[in-house]
Amino acid sequence: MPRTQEENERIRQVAKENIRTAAMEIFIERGYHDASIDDVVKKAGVSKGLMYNYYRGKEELLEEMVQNRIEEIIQVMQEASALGSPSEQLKHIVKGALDNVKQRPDVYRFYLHLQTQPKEDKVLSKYSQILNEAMAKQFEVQCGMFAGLGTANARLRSLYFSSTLHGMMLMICTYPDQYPTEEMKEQIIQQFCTDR
Amino acid sequence: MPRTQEENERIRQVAKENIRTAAMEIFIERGYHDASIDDVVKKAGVSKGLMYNYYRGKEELLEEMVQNRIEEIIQVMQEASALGSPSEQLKHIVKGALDNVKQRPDVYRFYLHLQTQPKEDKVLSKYSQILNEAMAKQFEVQCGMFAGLGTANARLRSLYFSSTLHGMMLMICTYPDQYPTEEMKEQIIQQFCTDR
Amino acid sequence: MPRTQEENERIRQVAKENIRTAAMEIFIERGYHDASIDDVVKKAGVSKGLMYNYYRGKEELLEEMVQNRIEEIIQVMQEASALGSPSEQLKHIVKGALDNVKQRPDVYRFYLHLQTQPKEDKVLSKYSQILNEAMAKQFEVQCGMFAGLGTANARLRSLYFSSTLHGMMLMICTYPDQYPTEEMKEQIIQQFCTDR
Amino acid sequence: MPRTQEENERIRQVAKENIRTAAMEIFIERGYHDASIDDVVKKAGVSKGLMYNYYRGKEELLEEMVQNRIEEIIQVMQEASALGSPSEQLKHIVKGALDNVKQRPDVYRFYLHLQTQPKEDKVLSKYSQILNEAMAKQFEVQCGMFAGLGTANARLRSLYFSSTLHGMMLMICTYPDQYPTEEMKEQIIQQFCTDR
DNA sequence: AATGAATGAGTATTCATTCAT
DNA sequence: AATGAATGAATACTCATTCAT
Repeated sequence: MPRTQEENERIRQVAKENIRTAAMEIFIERGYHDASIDDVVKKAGVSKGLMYNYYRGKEELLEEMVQNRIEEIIQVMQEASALGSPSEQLKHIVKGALDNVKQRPDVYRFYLHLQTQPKEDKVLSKYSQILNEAMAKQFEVQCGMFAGLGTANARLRSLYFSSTLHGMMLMICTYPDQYPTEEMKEQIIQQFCTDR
Repeated sequence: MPRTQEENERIRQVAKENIRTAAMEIFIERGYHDASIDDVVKKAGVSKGLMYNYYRGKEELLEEMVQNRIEEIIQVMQEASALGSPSEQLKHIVKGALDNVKQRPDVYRFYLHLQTQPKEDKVLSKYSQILNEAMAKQFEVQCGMFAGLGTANARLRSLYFSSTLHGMMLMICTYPDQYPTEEMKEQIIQQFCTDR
Repeated sequence: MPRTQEENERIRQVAKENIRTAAMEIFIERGYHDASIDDVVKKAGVSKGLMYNYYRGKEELLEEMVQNRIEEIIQVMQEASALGSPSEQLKHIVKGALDNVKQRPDVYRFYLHLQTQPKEDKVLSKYSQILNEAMAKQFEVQCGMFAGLGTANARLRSLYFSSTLHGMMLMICTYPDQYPTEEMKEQIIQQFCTDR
Repeated sequence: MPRTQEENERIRQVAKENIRTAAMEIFIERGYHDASIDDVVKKAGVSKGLMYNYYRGKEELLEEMVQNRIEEIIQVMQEASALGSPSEQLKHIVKGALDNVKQRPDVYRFYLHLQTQPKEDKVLSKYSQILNEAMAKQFEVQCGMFAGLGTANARLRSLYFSSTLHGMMLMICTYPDQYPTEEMKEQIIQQFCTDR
């Protein structure tokens, strides 16, 4: 007697999730190119065949990770947007970004590595582009927040803010143990997230 | 007729330089992993055998590039140090960094990509470490400049400055055509490179 | 209420037939090696498991096709044998063969492809042999027809006839749209299927 | 000291020829799809890498075989064309074709197998087409010979001849030990290659 | 000093078949 | 009788490196 449809669906979801998680860990540890499918399926505890039942290939695993990342970014922005004042919104962005990097510097490192892929890379540059576009979209929202703050040149200010924030993220993931994240967080908040 | 000694040495140096230049171009275009030795020697116009006479392998070519980069960094810092006032020194660092990225975003991108290599990467993480150490050393010098500027907490201030500067570099190389480098340069200079 | 015995058997037969038909279509379209079990069961609208309930594997599906083909050949020969005169019998063979190829050139092509399988092929050469043996058996019957026609060297004549006929079949399936089947049919009939 | 250019060229040619020969033997034995590159290079006694230095892949090896075959066909036709009378020309075609198949039935079998590839096959149908086109071209020349013979409807006659000839080739390669090639050769010559 | 022919370990992907439910 | 999730052996191809000349 066959399994019910729901049963199968459940099994499928569990297996997919399992594989995706394993892939993320391996990718983050070794990098996309160095990660072998063998490593991934061994870590997931499944056969190679199963992996290919669920994902069209190595690239699709990466695609899932990128989608995940974009959703994370969007979520932080939506949480921020839901807050009352522009200054609260910007503070949320700062905290969301810095805490995230602080907690999993290797994850942020992975995506930054992806973003800095050589433009000519056949496979990866596509995903670095997707990420950059997602970030550009969020940037527009952020500009609105600065406008709401009453900043004269909101766009430039927003850009200066982003530069500072991303610089901090870069440095946290580069020196995760030495960088004084909290102090820096205070500084950036004081500089950018206060109304007059 | 002799003088072969010097003559040979000269030929060697020219050939090495030639190969290194070709390797740099290929690496920057395609990235280290995607760049093939075949491409490098074809671009350099030499045989594979000759390349292996001069360099122990692909990795050593990368090592040369990293050394080059470190020297560039050191040079900017030395030029800065030679200037009269701390504010002039910091301005020089800003200009050196931003102009360099603006001019060759792909080159900076390459080194940032290298720096964000997964920690477990057998080959490359070594070089990301070397780069990071060199930058840490330069950071100490920079702290001295902020101290000279009379900043209260020079170390923190220097870190905040570096965060902002590296964030700008990251954004220039990500959006080379849209980022308003000059405006941002003014802002960072105004914020950090002026005595009271 | 019972009768399950016959009912079940009927269901089995329908399902088997369904799978076999789907397999034939896929095999003929893509060739045996290129046809995947996945394609077959998808076309048949059943699960992989069911297919393996009915057939031991891919190879058995092919075996069924070969059996089918042999029965087709036998049938044409039996129809021919039932006719009154040897000349009518041979005409029937000609028409049966050429019309069959003309109608489904891809089917004939498939079997010819199978017949020309490399001898060392582990799986398929077995079936090419089976087909050849069946055809050899029919050849004997055909020799009797030529004998009945009063041909001096019936065996050689029969062989010459077969060569011509199979050559035509080959050419029809190679150039299905250009080959003038009817004209050729007339010629071969005139040459071989007329008593003095 | 490097080898001279000619020396290298010689080495290359020998290696290529060696690999091509091995590939032909393996392909003919096992068929294209079943032949593994491992088998080919093992038979040739070279490394896989070398094989890929000389040929872009498995498919290119097949391409060479097809080219070879076409040249063989062209050569027989040219030899025939050089002869004095149309009847001599046609006799030459008959002998060239039948002797060739008789001598290496497996080789002819391989090409016939290739020609009968399913039309949808991604890789092979291309080559079956190339072969068919080459043969169609030769057919035109052959029509001219029949015209020279004074045949009324040269084109149809030529087609009937080709059908018979190819049928014989098919049967020789199917029953290489039983088919009375010489007797059949006489018959086809008598039927088609004699002026009145 | 210089060449390029030769190597072979490493890897993503396919697909017939099995088996728990 | 029926399902489809799971398996893993098989295979084409890449590329840094070696070495005979």
